[in-house]
Amino acid sequence: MPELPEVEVTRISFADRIAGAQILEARMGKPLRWPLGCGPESLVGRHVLAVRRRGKYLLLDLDQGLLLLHLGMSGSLSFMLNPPEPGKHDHFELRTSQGVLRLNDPRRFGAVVFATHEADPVALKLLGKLGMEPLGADFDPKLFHLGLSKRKSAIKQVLLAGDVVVGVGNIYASEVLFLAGIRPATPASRLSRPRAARLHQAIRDVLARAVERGGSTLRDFSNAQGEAGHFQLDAMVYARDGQACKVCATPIRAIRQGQRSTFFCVQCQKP
DNA sequence: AGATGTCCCTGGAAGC
DNA sequence: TGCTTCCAGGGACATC
Repeated sequence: MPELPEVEVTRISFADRIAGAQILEARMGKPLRWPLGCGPESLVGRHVLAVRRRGKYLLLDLDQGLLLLHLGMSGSLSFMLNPPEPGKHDHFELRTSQGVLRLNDPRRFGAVVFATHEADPVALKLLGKLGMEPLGADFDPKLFHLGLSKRKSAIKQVLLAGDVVVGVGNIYASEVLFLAGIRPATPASRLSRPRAARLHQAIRDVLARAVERGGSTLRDFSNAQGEAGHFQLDAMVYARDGQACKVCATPIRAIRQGQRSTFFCVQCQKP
């Protein structure tokens, strides 16, 4: 579910409401991807200062340490005053003085990890190799092109890897490459400066617009207040294999790249 | 070091 | 209806 826009929309939907809250109780359900790294009870009494985002991670700054939170493939957060009883897929919960933060994650690819500070080895392992923030000031076309020039693998896989630019997931990768007119299998290093600049712009435009509209990709998504997004990405290519391209009517093609599906138009996208 | 394949887990849809 | 198979928005890790 969550690519960068959904994570950012989730952050915005509860950051102000949880800021300043004191943790009254912490509980875990089934194990998530990684262990929390501390006893849940040791979180009790601490205050949540702020909620930031890095790539697809949410960072809950505490007055002592921080929590790294990842939604994986199927995770979603809710922050409610009076939540219902925890369900079978609610695997992490913080009861605070200002509401209950709860992670629901059926597939349990998500994670909540405690780190003493951002330079903690635990945090560095997860955040250390992340690429540029696509909506940040450091994401500039020249640096982007430089990053791509060093990579021989397919541009789609370089986007997904997240070490050049973060936040572009499997759906947006196909969409963004369509908008930029670039075939997904093109080696990243073969992209000219102008084509890299086009891709840079497509990434910015699509992600920024999705955040503005409150997220929502192709399936269910709701923010921490339970509100659906209004972006309703009208996919040009994703999951449209066999259907006519909305621009040129050529049938959209599907391929597998690194065990993930990719969709593109042979006519509109050039190698 | 970079590229590639494997695996973690549950559930829904499609096929038989 | 019920069983099996495949697929899903992520990413760390092992291997070459």
